[in-house]
Amino acid sequence: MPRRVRSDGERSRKVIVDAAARIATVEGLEGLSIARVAAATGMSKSGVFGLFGSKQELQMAAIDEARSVFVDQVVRPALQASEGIERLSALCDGFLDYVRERVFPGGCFFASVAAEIGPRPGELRDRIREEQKLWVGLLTENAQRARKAGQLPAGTDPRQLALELSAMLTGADIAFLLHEDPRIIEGVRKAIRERVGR
Amino acid sequence: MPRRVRSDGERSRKVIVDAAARIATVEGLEGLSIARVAAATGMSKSGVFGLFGSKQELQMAAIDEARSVFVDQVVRPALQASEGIERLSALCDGFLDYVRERVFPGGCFFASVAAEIGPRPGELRDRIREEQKLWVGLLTENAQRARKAGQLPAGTDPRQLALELSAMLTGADIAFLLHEDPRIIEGVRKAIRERVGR
DNA sequence: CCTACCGATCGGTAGG
DNA sequence: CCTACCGATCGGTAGG
Repeated sequence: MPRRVRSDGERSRKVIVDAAARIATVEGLEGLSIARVAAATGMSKSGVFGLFGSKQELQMAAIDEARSVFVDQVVRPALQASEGIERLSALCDGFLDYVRERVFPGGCFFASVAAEIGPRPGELRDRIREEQKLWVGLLTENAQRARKAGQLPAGTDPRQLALELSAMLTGADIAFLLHEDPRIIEGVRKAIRERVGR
Repeated sequence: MPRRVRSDGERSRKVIVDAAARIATVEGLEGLSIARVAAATGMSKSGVFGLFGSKQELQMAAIDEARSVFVDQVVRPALQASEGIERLSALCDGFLDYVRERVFPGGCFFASVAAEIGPRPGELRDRIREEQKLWVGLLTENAQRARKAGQLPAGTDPRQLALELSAMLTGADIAFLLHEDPRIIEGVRKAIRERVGR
């Protein structure tokens, strides 16, 4: 039985990026040290290092992994709902569930990392900016369709609504982690439900 | 002319905690290293260490300083407005100004530190929790008075409103720092103005 | 307040 | 993928 090319390396890589994304939500992207990831996965430091080539590449790989988890947990399920107000609601509810269920131990990966890296220019920040824009763009797009379909209160600005929802969701994540109180999640869920008028 | 007791130490302490609070908003409370504070203030590492006795004491002193700045910049000015809806608005506007004007280089000290330390149990988190509760309590109190005075839409729950406002303000801070776009601050300001109905 | 130092941990390299 | 190591930086200590 022939050994498949790069099979072991790919398996190790998957284990590592999974651990890295989880660690980053608690310790931050800066605290995502190669040694910590090595300890969490039972590999040697240089084994981890060798698979990525630099700390920054490991950080970028953790972002890739987190994006994939976010799409699976929040975006894809909402695509079942029809475009417009229903999908907009499903995206917000999905986000709140993903935070509350602790898909990552430190809450939303992107909220956590945005707060850390926001004031620090560099390639990591540029990357997080782009991910955040995609998310707000998805909310905006569905708010626009909802407005055109007459599903929102008259005079609602879709971009403004998306900004508001995005800010409230990020704020909910941070407050929930700090206080460990699910009533914060449910309170924000209720606020959003009333805001989008359903 | 007699040398005043502890005068020099007090002056050094003030310079250090000021630098420490600023550094923490960019590098985090964990990244608030004694060496970094020493470099920023021109002191030796052990000089800084000696004045506080441990890294955690330095972190706690930075929190004290940030609290004092927050009260001066956000809370005290709002006390000029009368209790209820006016003060509630003034607190939110003051918060957004304090973020936008970069009183701290990394935005709101408490938002930044809450996001970092939220998932890490310990004395620092307990302290940040208490500060956050005081802030939400201040918002709640004014929302309650506003409701009793009939200044809010019927059926508004004051605690719910305070939670919403607090989440939106934290979210605005983080998004503003990430994108460096003041339209985010102004968009959230507008959303809040409409939410409190004035 | 300083210099000089400690052991631990960091990112990264050498060599296999 | 590993062991063994490098220089830099960390929190903290000794001694003054």
